[in-house]
Amino acid sequence: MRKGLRRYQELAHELKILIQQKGYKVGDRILTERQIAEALNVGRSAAREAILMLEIEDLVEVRKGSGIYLVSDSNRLARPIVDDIGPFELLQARQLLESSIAGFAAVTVTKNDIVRMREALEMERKGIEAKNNDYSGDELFHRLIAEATQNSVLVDMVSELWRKRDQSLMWARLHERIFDTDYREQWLKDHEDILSALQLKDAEGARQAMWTHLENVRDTLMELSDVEDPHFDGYLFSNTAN
Amino acid sequence: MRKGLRRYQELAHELKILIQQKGYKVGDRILTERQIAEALNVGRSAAREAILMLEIEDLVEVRKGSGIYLVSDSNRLARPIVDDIGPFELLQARQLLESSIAGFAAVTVTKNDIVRMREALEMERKGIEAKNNDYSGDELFHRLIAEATQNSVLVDMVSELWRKRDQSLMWARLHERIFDTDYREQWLKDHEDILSALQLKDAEGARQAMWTHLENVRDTLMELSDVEDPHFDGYLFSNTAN
DNA sequence: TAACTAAAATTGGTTGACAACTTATGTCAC
DNA sequence: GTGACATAAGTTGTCAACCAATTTTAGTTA
Repeated sequence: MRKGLRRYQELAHELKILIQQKGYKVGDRILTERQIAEALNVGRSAAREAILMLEIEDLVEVRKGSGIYLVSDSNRLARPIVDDIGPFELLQARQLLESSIAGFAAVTVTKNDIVRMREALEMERKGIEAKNNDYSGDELFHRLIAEATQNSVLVDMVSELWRKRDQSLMWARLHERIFDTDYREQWLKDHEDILSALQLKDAEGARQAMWTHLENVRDTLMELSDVEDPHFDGYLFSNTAN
Repeated sequence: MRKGLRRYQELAHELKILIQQKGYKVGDRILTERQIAEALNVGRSAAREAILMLEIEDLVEVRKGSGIYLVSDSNRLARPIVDDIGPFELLQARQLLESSIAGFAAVTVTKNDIVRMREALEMERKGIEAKNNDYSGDELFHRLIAEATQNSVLVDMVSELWRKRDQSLMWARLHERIFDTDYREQWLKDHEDILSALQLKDAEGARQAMWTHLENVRDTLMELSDVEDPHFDGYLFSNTAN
């Protein structure tokens, strides 16, 4: 499943190191496309892809006919490429963000939102009954809550969190152990509680319900986790005040 | 300053539409690199850049020797490319997220964090006195609060919010009107209040202080905003319960 | 000194060729 | 038939050479 890094990612990383070694300042023009290709010992097309990657990350700016310029400060440069995020770290972030979002959404939610959320839960129920590993109903529900805020930034942030989840190595390993549908039944019930609070436009209740839900998810994963695993990050998830 | 879309972005957009027209399902193998190049009437290298873009967005997966496969559902496909985010929408998201983070950080903050935050505020003060448009101290302070949570996901989210801010067209326009250093003095004072609460490990106080701070920023920007501007999104920022 | 022109530098893009890998097809032994 | 293996076909990955488009620099001229 998990394959090696694609070439342009490796090259992009090498390029970051190269830039850092040269000690450029923000705004400086860095090496030319051709020079980069030569320095990395690859062809121009491969170098271009790496540069494109850095441009998308907003590290450099490519100006046609002029050159490539350093945009962002270099402290962002040499971070590891695959900083795999522990599931509990991710859950902690979700708990903080999504409970706030749920509280806010209770104020802004519309009738149409409620209808769509109910459909999402229906989809989730079918997924549980089918006993397959389809979590699209789950994801959709959480996403719809963010959409109910009418704030695209919040929607993006929630989407990004789910994307990080899907990319997480440890999450994948953890998921393999979730055979028991009882857990998913519990989570579905949590979701229904959240929906109820939203329907009542009860901000504090929705916030509380989302918090509790993610607390339950944490507990489940904690049970399933291998504490001996050196990458285990459950300890991070200390019980913070609610 | 703001330049036209780079070619690969336009092509990526065209490609998204093309994929959508073909009506692929998730997991399907889509057109080959060469076919895409032909369909978009460009060379293979240009097509590759567009494909690379979609791959980075996690819309497709490129498997060497096999083909290009649709990964994400197509509802994410045809979103507008440059959805410029209004400053108030952004501020709303920041208020929700960063006040929660501040509350959490009050529990986890260390002495070293406090020291670094104080340095950031010192930097901010110098920036104000110099009357230049350097907001790096401001940004650093907010970032350090996120770092104090020891949660890399939260740090990433805050960084992403500032990146969005820097890219925002409307924010840039708005910023041109901030001549008055009184505003920035006020914000610095807000920051000091936040720092005090963090130092006392007062979670609710820190949350409250951060909320108030971003409320003040909102008020300032509201004053400076042109309500006649068709893109004005201040109305989004209704006074939600604190 | 100023304005215009030409040249050089640089990114943007195309194409053909081949390598590397994956998938499909066919063949042969049993 | 069936499985194992070999072969071929299909596809992405990469390079190199070439030219176009644009910007920057240098030079020249009035």
